[in-house]
Amino acid sequence: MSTEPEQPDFTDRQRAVLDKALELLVEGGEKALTTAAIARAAGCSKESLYKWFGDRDGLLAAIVTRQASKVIPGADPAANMSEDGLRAALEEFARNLLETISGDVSLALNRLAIGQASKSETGLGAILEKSGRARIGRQTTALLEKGCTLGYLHCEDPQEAYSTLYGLVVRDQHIRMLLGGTAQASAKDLELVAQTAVKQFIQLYGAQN
Amino acid sequence: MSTEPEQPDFTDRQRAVLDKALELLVEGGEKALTTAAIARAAGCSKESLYKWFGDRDGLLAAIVTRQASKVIPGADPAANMSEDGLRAALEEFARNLLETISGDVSLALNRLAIGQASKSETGLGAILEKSGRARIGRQTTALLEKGCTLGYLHCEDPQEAYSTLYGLVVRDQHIRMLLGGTAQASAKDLELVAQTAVKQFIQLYGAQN
DNA sequence: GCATAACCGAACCGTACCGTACGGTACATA
DNA sequence: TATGTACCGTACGGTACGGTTCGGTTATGC
Repeated sequence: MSTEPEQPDFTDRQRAVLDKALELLVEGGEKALTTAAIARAAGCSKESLYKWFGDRDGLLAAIVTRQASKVIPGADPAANMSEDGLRAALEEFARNLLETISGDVSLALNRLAIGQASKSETGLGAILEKSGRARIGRQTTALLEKGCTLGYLHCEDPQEAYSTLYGLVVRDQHIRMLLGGTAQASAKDLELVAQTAVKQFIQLYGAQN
Repeated sequence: MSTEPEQPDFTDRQRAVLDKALELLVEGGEKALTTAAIARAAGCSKESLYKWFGDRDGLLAAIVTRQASKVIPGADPAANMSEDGLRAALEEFARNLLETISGDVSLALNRLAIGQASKSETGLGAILEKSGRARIGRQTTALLEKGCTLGYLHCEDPQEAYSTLYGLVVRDQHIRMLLGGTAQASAKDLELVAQTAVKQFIQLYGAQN
């Protein structure tokens, strides 16, 4: 990715159309995402859809890409940070992660990508995963690395540590929500889950070990 | 569900058809699972399909249910078991879990259920989750409880502990495979991942804490 | 031998959807 | 005013699929 080769760089109108399409997807699933329905909901013609996005698959990819482009960089970890600061940052990561994956938009996009993933069309899945990692993975990995150099954490492979943290936070909630099961309990529970996960993570990777 | 109301209890012929349909699903995704294709592949008529399963949705449900009925109870945890025996049992659980969720059949069924989960049609997802829990969850939870009473583990809520163990084992591998990403590395890595996860789990819930 | 049932193969119907084409409109530019 | 551009709304072709119907075939039981 020398120069981020193609920033699709849609027009305002096109972005509005994509947002409307995403709305349809969230509330009705992929089955509701027909070109006619999008055109009707967005107040544009099917001809324009095909001119802009080429194809239905191109349209789906554009929806996912657009959402992926909405990730906010977030603040860098403070250069000097206390041990409690690290814990707080990790807990915030956990809360963000849980909120994100349990959101309607995330669930709808993941379902869409998973549905398309059958026949080696890795396209959507790759975009989603890349953006997901970009949003949370890379930054949190950097945070963990920082924690290591500051002596608060003890881990040889930050990637590995991040992966463990992810597992402690998410457990089997994601797949259960994707399958349509329980809709992730209240915000209070979310806070509790985040705290527990971080406590366990520190127990595993804390410096006192 | 007072008396497990309806054991669909298919005929041999019907089971063979369902297996053939599952084969189609695994290799082509839901899109390839048309009634005509199933009839052709299984050497039966569409009329019979509709007579037996009523509906395409009924057919899908039958496929999932049939697979769910294949779960093997597995052995109960030994009444008296050493600490190393517990560790070995947990590692076997971890290996089984990783093998299962990374299998073609599991991935195809999960993709199917997730694709149908958009519009509150929890049907398939519920069946899958129930069978999944039946296969591994309940039994392993019992194992953890046993570990507690024997004094090897220290946990107040076995469900919670099981959930943690699941997270440590699976991490983000499941969602990544569902999205079509990397195909879970070699069996050697699998073994290593299982061992690491169990080591971490014991570190969290071991009796010495 | 004959009736009944189960099933196969194929044709068929209605519908939904993708992709395209066409007429009409608003607007900008020469 | 004429011309080009971008767009909307609608309608159409082609296709694929779910579900039904029907004739023909095997097999079982009386």
